[in-house]
Amino acid sequence: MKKGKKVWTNEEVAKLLRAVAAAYQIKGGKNAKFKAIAYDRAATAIEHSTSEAKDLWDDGQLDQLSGVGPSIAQHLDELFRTGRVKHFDEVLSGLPPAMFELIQIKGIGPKTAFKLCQALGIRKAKNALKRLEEAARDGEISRVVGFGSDSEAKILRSIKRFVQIGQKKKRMLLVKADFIAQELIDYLIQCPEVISADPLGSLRRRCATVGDIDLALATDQPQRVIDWIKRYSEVKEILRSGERLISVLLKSGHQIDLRLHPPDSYGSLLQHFTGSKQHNIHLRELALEQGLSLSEYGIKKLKAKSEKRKKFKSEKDFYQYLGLEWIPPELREDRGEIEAAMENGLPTLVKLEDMRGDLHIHSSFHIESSHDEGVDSMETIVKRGVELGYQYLAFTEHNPSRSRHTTRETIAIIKRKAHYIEQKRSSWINNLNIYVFNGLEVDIRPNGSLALPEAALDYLDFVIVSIHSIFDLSRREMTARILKALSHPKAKILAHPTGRLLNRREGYEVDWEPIFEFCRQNNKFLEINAYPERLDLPDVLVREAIKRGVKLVINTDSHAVEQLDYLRYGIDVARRGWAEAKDIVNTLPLKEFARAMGIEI
DNA sequence: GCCGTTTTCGGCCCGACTGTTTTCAGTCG
Repeated sequence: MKKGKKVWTNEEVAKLLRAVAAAYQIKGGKNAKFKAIAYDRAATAIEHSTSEAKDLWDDGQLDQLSGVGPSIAQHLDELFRTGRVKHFDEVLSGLPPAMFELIQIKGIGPKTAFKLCQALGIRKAKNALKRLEEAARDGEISRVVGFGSDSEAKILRSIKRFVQIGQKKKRMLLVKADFIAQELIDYLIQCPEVISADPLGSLRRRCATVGDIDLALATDQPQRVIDWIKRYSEVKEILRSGERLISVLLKSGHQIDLRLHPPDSYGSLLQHFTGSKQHNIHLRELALEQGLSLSEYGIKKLKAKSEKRKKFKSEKDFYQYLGLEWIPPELREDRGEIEAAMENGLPTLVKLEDMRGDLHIHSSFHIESSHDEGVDSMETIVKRGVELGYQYLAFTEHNPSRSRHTTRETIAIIKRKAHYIEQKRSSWINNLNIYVFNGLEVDIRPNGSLALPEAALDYLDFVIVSIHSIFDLSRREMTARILKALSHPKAKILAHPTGRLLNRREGYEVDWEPIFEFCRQNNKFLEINAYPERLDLPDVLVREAIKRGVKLVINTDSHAVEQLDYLRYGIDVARRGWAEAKDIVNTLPLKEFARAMGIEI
């Protein structure tokens, strides 16, 4: 195999920075504690970054990451250039490399890891976890000073879990987290002592993927609620259980943390554990300047003699007390929302009720396409669209397979579909008050041309263009490919623009700047694909697009009628990207929408 | 080591839970 330069993923860079942080904690020294915090924060920033740190470095943008300052940036520069960092080597020297493997285990921090490595004689990184596991099995850990049989058992469980998750290593899709949380909430609210139950954390912020599920419960009888939770039939193991907190592992392998508070301070609880961590840290720093100290129980005045805390039933009151507008959970990522809230400058986020139609739907109309056809008839889908309150929708099956049809056959198929819709359209309008557009989702070929004959395009109101194969073009080629496709007069929408599949595939490489610019100038729209595995455009790019005046559409890409309900996941993404109704074209009433699309109806 | 709506110096979020050395350090979120 050719020996190439090592590619540093964000995950690897973060792991290295965490090792340095851990080393500072063990070695101590001047400011070591705060250096450790700084390195930890930098690691988190890089883990959470939507761009690869290496790419940012390539573009000289490393300092854009909040938490990466001049010193760490310089070290990373050395890392990416030479493959190692002299300063890091010095900090890490003298410590057993194995400990940096062990700190990945939940419950084992730097001090514990160091102590274990020393006592058990584990040094090398390789097989460190395996050796720790063996030591635990043999009862060696319980004989180490400071450890007992309980911690030994706990370490064993944590390792087991780490290995299990490590194999999957995936955060669950938002839709799945919704399902698990809802089932549990349905069970919890049957408990007479539960006053309310709400999601927290990334689930409440509606992130595309969710790690652990956190729930908040309002109750005056925490012990009885804890007992109720322990009796939930899906619980496999109680991981920990206190007066206000219980963590359980479900049979499905998912961890749920439940936090209990009395109703009079429930607002503080919701706020505190909705996060994000960065949002809360920023908020606390802000509060500190006002002489206030925030916690999950409320707000304390630092100078006041009394220990009394101001409690908050609702989040609104909490934010108001700090002089801020209430910030929707989707925005709480410390991306400027706190500053905006100070000036009453938060956006009025788009809502599900604002939506007037869905433009990316695959029916079962037999079109002999190269990709999946839908399973439900146009009739069924139209009826559901009416139930959802839509004024319009569009059928956009995939283009007929090019390899299996001649040009003439392809045109015939498209003509057949056009005639079918034409024939039905007036009855749908008159009887159901819904307008049906005749669209198509057309593959963009590698050279940027559309995989549909020009003559067939004439029969369509508009087409959605998208990339379904040949993902590995260079950034420049891919950008040119997309721009060329969008430049066709019938191409109005770029579907699932990055091509990512959550947990399965990264998006392809594209330069967004020219695409944003082209869309803005030529009335082309980027799709927020609401299909739970896509959620594409991603929230960060939604924000960038909007800033540049690009209009978006939110579509489900449904292949079955029940998937029309997935539109809410597209709304989640749009809201996380600060989108208002005016930014989303399919919030427009029918006539204005048609005008925006350049379609005569 | 990072960062700035009174700061380029002087701070750095706050509290619960766990296990053990039983009075608190370590870890987590």
